[in-house]
Amino acid sequence: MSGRQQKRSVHEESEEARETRRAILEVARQLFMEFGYRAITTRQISDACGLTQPALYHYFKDKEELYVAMAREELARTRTGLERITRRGESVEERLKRAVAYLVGATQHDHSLMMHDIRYELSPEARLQLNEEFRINMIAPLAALFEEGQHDGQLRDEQHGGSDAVASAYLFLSFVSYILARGQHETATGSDSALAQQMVGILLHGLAYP
Amino acid sequence: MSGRQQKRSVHEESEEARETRRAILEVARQLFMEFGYRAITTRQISDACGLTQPALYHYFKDKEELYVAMAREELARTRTGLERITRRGESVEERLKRAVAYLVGATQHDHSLMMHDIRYELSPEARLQLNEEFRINMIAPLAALFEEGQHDGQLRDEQHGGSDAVASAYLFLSFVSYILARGQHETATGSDSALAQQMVGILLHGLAYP
DNA sequence: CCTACCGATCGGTAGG
DNA sequence: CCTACCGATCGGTAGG
Repeated sequence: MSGRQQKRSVHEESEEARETRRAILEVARQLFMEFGYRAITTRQISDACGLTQPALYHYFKDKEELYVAMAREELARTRTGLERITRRGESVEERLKRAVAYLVGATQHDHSLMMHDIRYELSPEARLQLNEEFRINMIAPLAALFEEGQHDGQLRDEQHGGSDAVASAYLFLSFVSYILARGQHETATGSDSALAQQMVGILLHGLAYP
Repeated sequence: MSGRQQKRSVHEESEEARETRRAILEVARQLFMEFGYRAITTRQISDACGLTQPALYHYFKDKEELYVAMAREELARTRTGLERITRRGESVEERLKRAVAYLVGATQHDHSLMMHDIRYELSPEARLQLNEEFRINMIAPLAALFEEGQHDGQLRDEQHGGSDAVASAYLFLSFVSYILARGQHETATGSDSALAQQMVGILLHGLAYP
């Protein structure tokens, strides 16, 4: 809650302003999510928007506030996508595969780059806020799915060689990071969905024979 | 003869120079591996060494060359540690648990930060070189272990719900990253070795009941 | 190995 | 008096 939301009298120019703001957020998303916070300058963002760099500061207090606004939108969007999947009436394994495919394909971007930026580039305040949003929007939906699997007796809980639902969600995301990281510098050996199938299979059934 | 310091013999001079070079590499390791390439300035390194910033450029051509030299040493050190573990006469599972504990405890640092720097901060040439060193020093020893497990019939190969040995090694490392990432902003629920046991158990036996 | 600096570029802000 | 910017430049810092 920033005390920055001042008088924005309702007129047609605020319509234009909102459009510009949206354009900035979209460009910031593409650049920050592909190259990271430090590597992208405010000038690169403004150039891509057809604005001067100082004009950005009319819409966002500073570079960090822009990043945080972008990241919050991105996380909220991801939660919508994830919840659409986790609410399906399919098996836990099937929904996990869909979730991998969604995170790899639809979002395109590696959330682990965002996590790096949150941890290493942002202020403690921004870090705290985005860590919470990360838990709410990405971890919680996945953890709910793992918890469902544990209650159904399909998945091991912590006492039976598994891990608690939240830890499972983090592990799941580390698998997704792995897939996306591989895709960057290795020629794909198969389609994303085939890899997603394989990864979820390993996460659920293990690398060893029973 | 003025009080000006006399020219040191080649012998002493290169001895001292090597010591200084070592000190720079050690400081660079501590700082780069904790905070990342971009976040650390050459002045921070020189200050911590008791040198002026331009003096660094007597020992290393530029910031990147210093990072690459440090990273190569770090990777070579890690390989030595890993190979000492993989050559033991224990079960594959036991050696994997030791490897996790070693990577989490002994090295202290998250290799995923190094991977981020390699991918996002370095030049294409340095990236290429360190990616190769990464494969040789970290992936190869682990992949050899997974391959041994597959030949023994303990681990699934690609045709039976597993993954090839190299991919398994990458997956293994993504688990280690996860452990180290958790340790940064969560209170540890148990000791590192207990977590290592749990993680290897999940990787080998899966989250689902057979 | 230091003092004294450079070209450029960074994020951010001035007046109009 | 407001908005949506611009041209110019701020204080600092990057690698060298």
